[in-house]
Amino acid sequence: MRDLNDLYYFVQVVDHGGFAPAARALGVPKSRLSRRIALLEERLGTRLIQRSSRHFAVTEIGQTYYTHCRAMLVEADAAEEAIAVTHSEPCGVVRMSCPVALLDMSVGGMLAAFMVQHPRVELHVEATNRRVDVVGERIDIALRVRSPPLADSELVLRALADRRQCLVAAPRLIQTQGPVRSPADLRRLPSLDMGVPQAEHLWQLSGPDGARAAVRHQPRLVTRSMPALCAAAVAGVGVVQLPVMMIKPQLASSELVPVLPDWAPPREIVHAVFASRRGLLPAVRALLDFLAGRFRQLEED
Amino acid sequence: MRDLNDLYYFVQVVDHGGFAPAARALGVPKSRLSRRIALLEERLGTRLIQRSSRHFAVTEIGQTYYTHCRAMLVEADAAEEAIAVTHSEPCGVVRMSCPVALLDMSVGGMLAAFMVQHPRVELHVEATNRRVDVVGERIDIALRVRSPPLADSELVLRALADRRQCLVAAPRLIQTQGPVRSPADLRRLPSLDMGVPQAEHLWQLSGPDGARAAVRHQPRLVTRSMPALCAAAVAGVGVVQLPVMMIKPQLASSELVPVLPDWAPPREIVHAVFASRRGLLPAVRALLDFLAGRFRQLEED
DNA sequence: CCTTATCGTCCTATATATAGGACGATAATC
DNA sequence: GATTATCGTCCTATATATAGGACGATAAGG
Repeated sequence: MRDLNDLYYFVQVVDHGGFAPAARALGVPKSRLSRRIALLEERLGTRLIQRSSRHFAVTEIGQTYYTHCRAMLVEADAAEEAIAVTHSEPCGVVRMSCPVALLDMSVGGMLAAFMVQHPRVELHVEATNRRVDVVGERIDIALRVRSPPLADSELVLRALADRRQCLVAAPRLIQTQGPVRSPADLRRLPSLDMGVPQAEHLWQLSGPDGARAAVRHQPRLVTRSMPALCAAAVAGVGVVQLPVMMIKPQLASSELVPVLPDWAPPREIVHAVFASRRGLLPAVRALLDFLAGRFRQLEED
Repeated sequence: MRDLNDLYYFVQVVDHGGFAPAARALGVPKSRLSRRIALLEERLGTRLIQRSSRHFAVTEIGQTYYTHCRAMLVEADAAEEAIAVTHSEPCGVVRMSCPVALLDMSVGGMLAAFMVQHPRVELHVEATNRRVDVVGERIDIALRVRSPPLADSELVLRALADRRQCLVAAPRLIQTQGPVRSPADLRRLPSLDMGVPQAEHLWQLSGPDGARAAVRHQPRLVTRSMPALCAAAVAGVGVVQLPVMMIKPQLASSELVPVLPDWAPPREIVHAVFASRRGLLPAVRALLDFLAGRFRQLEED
């Protein structure tokens, strides 16, 4: 099989007018150049360079061959240039997916801020709650929210946020229905749930000293829309389990209050999934770093 | 240093849609392709192909890189094609040099016959008696005539003819001047010489039992023109030393007769000189073979 | 004209690329 | 759902390319 590096050596030797000058310029031993060119000529069955001690001349056919080899190197350089450009500053298209609610509530704003910072990056964002196939669908980053333990995978994960959740309700609902002192008391209260209607709705709670409770409930409202759930809870329709970071304002203004603060639903981890750490485009890497920074900031507030 | 073969492997892997199919098509182990592409991506700092078990997708930047690499291979193929064409049939320009007399008397006709046989070959023939610099002047073939031993050289030699020479004169000159029985008797006769006027003209003769004789003479005619010398000898102007092959017709018709047949001038070897056996163009090789055949034929006649 | 410096080629101990196959992952097949 | 076939990656004994330097040739310099 031909060795394309020989064509490169040939061009260099011709350009420098000899093996010795070319070897010095390239920082390679002249014996390598001599050997590679001799093998090239043997493979081609043609003398490309007529040479002896102190004499050096490119043959006519060698000149023709040189012209094509030069053109080949121009293309090889262009290929590398195309790569080098993408390393200089984040640019190009990043394809990502994000759960709908996460996108609507916090990530949407983060992406807007990122794009202001990097004018040459384009984002293609799919709002979806399904588990996308990162490799098959050529997704650069998939944001996911899952409870631990996270499923093992060939893919690389980068945790962005560890989301606490809690049960909340409007103060007047608690006042009307009486105090809630244990998970069993929750059964007296109307409920709301995130997701799709199921045969059975459960709240899995962890209490003091490792205690566990599973509270079956029949939600009056089931939806994936977090704003709708939030509004219904504030209106006193029922108790709902929501991520703390999503309802900080309502907790701050006491529109919503914690119910059974000592019994907590499981945490959820927001994380980014991508195919490999190797060969990440600058735009993808920059976005990952940006999201990590913003989620960290969110947790500190 | 980059390895241009990696670009070739990359194109093959993309064209075949995977390492395994590409390996089968190329007849190389898939481990090599896997390794080479991984190293290429590491050097470029970019993922060109997104892949896992059973999934294979070229990244956007990989597609751009692929386009340039394809173009590079097109040029590399064109370079090889340019060489391959020259191997298919003898064609192109052959540059050669030939001593004037040799060209005029026999080689000129041979070259004409050769060009009839090979319509696509062009010959650039320099008629010269000087010792040309084969490498420096980019001469493909230099025909030379020299007495042995031939000077050692880096160049390659191919003997074409071993030329005998002899002293001849017109019969009536011998009859008028009396018989010539020894080299000393030659001093009584007028002489002719090939070459340029010199301070001293000598005939170096080898006789029976290894005897040697050096006969000093004062030629009435000195020229490089072999036809002129031949005509003057036939007219009885004097004795001349000429190559036997050049005056066969005149010997056959007894226009000229040998003088002192037992005492012979040195032989001369007609030979071709060229830079190297390696990488000879088909046209050059064909011409050498043709001349060798014609000179052999000349000697058999 | 003699000496020196540099050329291209060749040889061999050493460095590096490679082939072959094992391995885990996963789609295809039964 | 279990089994089989094939994917891409990784490891290591082996094959091959290479670096360093010797050598003969020859132009340059003294």
